Amino acid sequence: MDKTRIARNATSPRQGAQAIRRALAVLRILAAGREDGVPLAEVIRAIGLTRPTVHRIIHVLIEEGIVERHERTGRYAVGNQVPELALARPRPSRLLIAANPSLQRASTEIGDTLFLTVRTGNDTLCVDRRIGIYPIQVLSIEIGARRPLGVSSAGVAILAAVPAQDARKIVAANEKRFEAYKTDVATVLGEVTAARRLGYGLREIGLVQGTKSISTWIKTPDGRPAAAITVSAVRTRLGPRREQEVAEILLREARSIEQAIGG
Amino acid sequence: MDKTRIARNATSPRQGAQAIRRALAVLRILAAGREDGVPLAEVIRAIGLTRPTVHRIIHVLIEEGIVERHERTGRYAVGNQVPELALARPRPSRLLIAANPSLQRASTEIGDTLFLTVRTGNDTLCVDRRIGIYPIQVLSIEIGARRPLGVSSAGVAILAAVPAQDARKIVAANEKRFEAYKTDVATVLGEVTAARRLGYGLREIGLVQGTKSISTWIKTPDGRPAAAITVSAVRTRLGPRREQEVAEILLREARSIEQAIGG
DNA sequence: CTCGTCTTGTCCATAATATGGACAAGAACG
DNA sequence: CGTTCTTGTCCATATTATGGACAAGACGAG
Repeated sequence: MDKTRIARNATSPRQGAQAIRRALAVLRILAAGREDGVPLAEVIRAIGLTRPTVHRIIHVLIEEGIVERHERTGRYAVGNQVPELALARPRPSRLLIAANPSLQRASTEIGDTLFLTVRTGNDTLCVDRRIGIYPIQVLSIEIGARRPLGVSSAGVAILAAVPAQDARKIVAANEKRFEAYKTDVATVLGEVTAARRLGYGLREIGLVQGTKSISTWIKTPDGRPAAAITVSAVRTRLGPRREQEVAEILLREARSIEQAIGG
Repeated sequence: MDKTRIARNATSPRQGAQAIRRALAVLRILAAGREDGVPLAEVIRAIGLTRPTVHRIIHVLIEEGIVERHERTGRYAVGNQVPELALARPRPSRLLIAANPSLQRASTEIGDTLFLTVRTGNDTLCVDRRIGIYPIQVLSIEIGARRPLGVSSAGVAILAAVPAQDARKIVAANEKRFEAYKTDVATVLGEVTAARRLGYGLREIGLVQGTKSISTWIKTPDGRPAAAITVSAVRTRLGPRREQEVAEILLREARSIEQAIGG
């Protein structure tokens, strides 16, 4: 019985909740600041709203216990009521359970640091990490680390698995945030295209000096990429030959995880 | 109709974010439903708003990934983006770390099931559980269980440690929700008064048939109760003599935890 | 010290938003 | 095939959230 319907799928069509959406956008920005949080000015920059609006939203969230302010620094961070609400869900998540054996296998096989990263909105979020046996490990990325889709090899891999048009939209939406990571729309789109051709995501110049990362994407049964597995190592550990080996292991385990969440 | 003269210091005074507050209130109600979630009608009942408003809020939260709808049942539950946001915080929390040795000690000493419960708004939330060695254990309450302050012995204990006036306000605010737990304002206030006299919270008739619970409160350095430790056991295991013993252990450990979070 | 340049916080007229009464439609039951 | 549940939608309008302008505090330089 639907007649003339305005595009329901493109962007969020539901009216009458601007404030709620804005509050959540603020919260996601604060989440990217992890424990240390984010100063107000930076939130304003990232979200593109006016100072009074952002200020009011944050302070209401503080009153509600959703946001905390650090006494020392004045920065705003995710409050302790958020994990309290999270307790309503079963832990660990299905993905974590499904990925566990694969991460175990790949970690012992490869020996370098492994990450499991999910897509959440326009961000990547590291949800699991395995440290390998090789004495030099890249540990810069911790569980909970959140970055704009596109700046990490995991983000590039996930974008490569998204329909090209959607990928472009996501990258465009993250444009403002790329500056902080010293990249830009064109670079990211180039990397995404390369990853699509290669079959896996690659970052020759990692977020940390002298490291290199390889990521493969994991799709849900409906064909949308939900996550990525990544190996990070010092660059010399990942020459062309070993890159090939590692990529094959990651591809194998990505398929294995897809099986586990699909069946 | 300008009767906006509500106490400015007691409850949240900040204006201009009604929708955000409402959305969070909805989310807390959904959190009480844990994995199974809550039907829309029940949310409406619990929150006292109109159907269109609640409906709109929930569906916006779904679009944002904060709420999920279960395909089968049609119930609404906390979505997977909530734990994702929670990853921004250090885990486990300071309280959990501080309480750990006490729970360990008390658990081996007592042998019955132990709970650590925090206050969050007008709710109690179970955040840790230890199973004892005695063969019959009360396992009905799981980590993440959320109930109105006042219906569990932990809630009674926390209310007993709050200034009487505040306790009355909280209980009044929870009035509508008490029905579902077969209690009422008068009963709860009576139990709170009794707990204040005794020095610990007590529930002769537990939420589960034939069980009994004892709870002691834990205050933060600024004197406000933040949590409670509870022992639950089949009633026959907690006669007057043993009640005394158990209460003493719980009181001792409550003080110990207060030390740990205070220093 | 005074100015400049950061930052965060507040006021309030008003435009825009969120509200809820009324209605619709589907499901389960007898 | 009505009754009574449930969830979902519309839209005029009054309540709400908005943001321009201003304030105030912190810090450093001259």
